[in-house]
Amino acid sequence: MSLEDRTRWEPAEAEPRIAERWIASGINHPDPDVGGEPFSIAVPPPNVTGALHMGHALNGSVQDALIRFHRLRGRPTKWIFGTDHAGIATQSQVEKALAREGTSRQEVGREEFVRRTWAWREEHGGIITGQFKRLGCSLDYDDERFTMDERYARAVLEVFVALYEKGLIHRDTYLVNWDPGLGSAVSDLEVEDREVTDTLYSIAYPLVDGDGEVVVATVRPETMLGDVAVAVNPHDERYAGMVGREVRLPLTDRVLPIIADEYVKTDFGTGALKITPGHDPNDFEIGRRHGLDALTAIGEDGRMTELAGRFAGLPAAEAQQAVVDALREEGLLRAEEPYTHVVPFSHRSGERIEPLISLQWFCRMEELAQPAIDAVRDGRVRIHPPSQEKRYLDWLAEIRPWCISRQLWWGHQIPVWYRGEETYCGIEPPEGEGWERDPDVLDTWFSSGLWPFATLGWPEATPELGAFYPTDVLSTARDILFLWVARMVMLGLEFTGDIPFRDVYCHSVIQAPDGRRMSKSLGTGIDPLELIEQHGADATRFGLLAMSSTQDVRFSEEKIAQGAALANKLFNASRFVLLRAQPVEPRPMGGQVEDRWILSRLHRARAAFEEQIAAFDFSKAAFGLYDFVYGELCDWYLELLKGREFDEALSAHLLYVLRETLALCHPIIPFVTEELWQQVPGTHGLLAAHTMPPLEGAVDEAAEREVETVIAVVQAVRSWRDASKVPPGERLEARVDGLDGLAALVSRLARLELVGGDSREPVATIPVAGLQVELLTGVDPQEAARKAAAERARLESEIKRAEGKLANQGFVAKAPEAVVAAEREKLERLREELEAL
RNA sequence: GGGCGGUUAGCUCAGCCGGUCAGAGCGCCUGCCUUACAAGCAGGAGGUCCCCAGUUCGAGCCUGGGACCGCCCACCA
Repeated sequence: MSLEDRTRWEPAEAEPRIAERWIASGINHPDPDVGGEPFSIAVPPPNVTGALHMGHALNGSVQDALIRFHRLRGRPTKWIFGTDHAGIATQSQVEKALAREGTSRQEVGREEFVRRTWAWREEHGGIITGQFKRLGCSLDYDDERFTMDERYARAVLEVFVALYEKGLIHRDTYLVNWDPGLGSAVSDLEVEDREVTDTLYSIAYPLVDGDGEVVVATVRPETMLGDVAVAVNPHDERYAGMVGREVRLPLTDRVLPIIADEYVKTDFGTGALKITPGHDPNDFEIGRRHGLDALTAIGEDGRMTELAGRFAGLPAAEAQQAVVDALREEGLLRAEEPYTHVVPFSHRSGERIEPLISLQWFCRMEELAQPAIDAVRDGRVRIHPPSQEKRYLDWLAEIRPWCISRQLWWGHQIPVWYRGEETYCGIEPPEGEGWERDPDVLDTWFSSGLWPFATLGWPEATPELGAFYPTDVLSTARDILFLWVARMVMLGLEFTGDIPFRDVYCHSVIQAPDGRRMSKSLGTGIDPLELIEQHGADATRFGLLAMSSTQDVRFSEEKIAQGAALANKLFNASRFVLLRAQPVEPRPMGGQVEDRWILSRLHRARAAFEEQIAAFDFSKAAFGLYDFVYGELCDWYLELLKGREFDEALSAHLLYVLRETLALCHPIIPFVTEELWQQVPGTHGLLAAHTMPPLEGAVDEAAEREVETVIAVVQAVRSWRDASKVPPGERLEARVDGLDGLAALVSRLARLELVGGDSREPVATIPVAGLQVELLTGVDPQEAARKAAAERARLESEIKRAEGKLANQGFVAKAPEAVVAAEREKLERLREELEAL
């Protein structure tokens, strides 16, 4: 497998082999006592039974770039690894499996169901671990956490108990978002609005005392059985005098008061609103304001309750039809019209949310939110990009109670027991007989809110916690900024007294190439593993980072291909160097101008890369590497030095530049750089474990100017040849004054035979970079004349523009002097060039 | 209903404080197997910077208005 025989970088063969070496080497598992300035990241824990999707792949690329970047700079790095039990998602997977077996969770019972879920996790968990390894992620696989592990679970209960004892957690009946598909309450954040077209029914409620009626409108007529009042706006003249009177609730023998509330809009519908606190969030609020009961007409099972009288037991949808029919029969149905509006759907099950009154656990958030607001306001936690910071602050400023109980079986069961009127909250079960534990479990985000510190052993003061907390960066898609990030900040501050991370980086969401969301159900998903398979992990990482931005981006496979091209380019450039250089210790000792130039450019590339990583600008960082490797190292430096003897000085210099280039690129394309690193004489061990010393030498502006001149001249001659139909290979005699030491380089790359002291008239002149390239032979005079005429026209028009600008008194008077001077110089130069023609 | 962002080459995107800012990659055209790479090299063509006003000596860049496209928050029956 010598380098001679491999003209292409084959990631499929090399990458898995390299990944294994990294893992075996132990670099991913740092010693907390090693000292130094640790750098840590807690990975957003994927669902334990999940698989790598595009978001994971991008986020993994981001975090791994950061981890490797800082490890290369000598910091002990820990990338905390683990998975989330993902209550709802996992439970529904197992429920589906049970359904396939023809059974159900209710049938097997809770204990067996939980056992089955653990077994499911054994069987299907860990897939994503292997996928992260394949992507090259330097996660601490030896120290894997799971949110349901015994230690972690204990931390969760400890937090619950502490918040309970502090009075922040309480139990209350409340109107919650009931997900009928799940049979559980879900939080506001797990609900999405969808537009649907319903029928809006107008129903007459007859007045009790005499003639007349009040007409109300609703899309949910069946909920009228839970009505407790009719509300009108106090300023609505149509209903003046109505307030305080009563109506009869049709289909029942109940009587409802007419109340006044500012909430009711006078310009919408009939201006009268039926109040159903048990099934509508606004009505719930109004009901509380007026001291009205919240009646439940629809139960958690989706069927009508006893309150519904003759409709009791009917599923809500059927009841709706029955109620409408009954109303029509009684002549109380005043109108039916189609009505399009947005209604909440469960993000989880996709079913329409049924607002229901139920007994749930809530966490009061204001006291937790304030410190989390302060932490961002005063810059202890920085959110990138800043637009997300605004979202975060706005959300926290208007935070509402968090419903933390879920009617699931898979999760952390709430540590509260009841016995008659008694309630006990504690980590350990209460003493004595007859206690019954609350059946609900905690919202998954409650446990993942502890992720950055519970993973490190909190509440125990472990060495890991001391060394790696607070973590440095939290990288995530912005869709879980509230769901997860804000809660980590709140809980971190509350329980550790410190922020959980210093920087929050919100990466792009990658959309399908057509701009739609990437999703399995839409069929728009792209499997990152297929990309890795096809182009390599390096290419995939590069491409994803190159695509990323501060906003959503469309997926483009070209960027992945560009990454593959870069890996291949680096591989071949390295072959070129390694197959020619003498095996000497790499060090900068090249004496030619191009040697100083490339080292200078490397300095700049490295400085720019460091700035871009610090600014979380991964796209620029990736393209910066590409431009350096392609545009400078390969296109020019390696070409400029061809023809030179690979003596010790050049060998050492080349190897130095190569070695440092590999180290520079490693955070983004770790595999190919690791593989090549092994071939560079004088390197020891893994590049992944290497500490980069400061770069030797310095920016050399003189060398940069000289090589810029060479490049400009060569490009001008090539371009001229192309336009003049002079074959690129044909050697032309030419005269260029002022090239001095650069003559040899220009001569070779531009294929010119440079002659001095020759007084022949040039057949063509190419002005470039303040020099004149005068061609003496090989030119068709007519072509040359045409070319010159075109060039003259171009120069004349530019001169005209510059003259016009300078003739403008306003410009000369008001523009900064430097700008005016630059314009004058430019004009001068253009005139000279024209003169030379 | 509120908030945020976007609109630049055929495609995907860069363009900091207004003055070399009209760019990159891919695609396309032309020519090259130049002793690392044809998944390569060299050269080139392509744009009314969404529209309309305005500020300015000067506007993709700033201001106002408009159009279109996203996203987030908000539960008017």
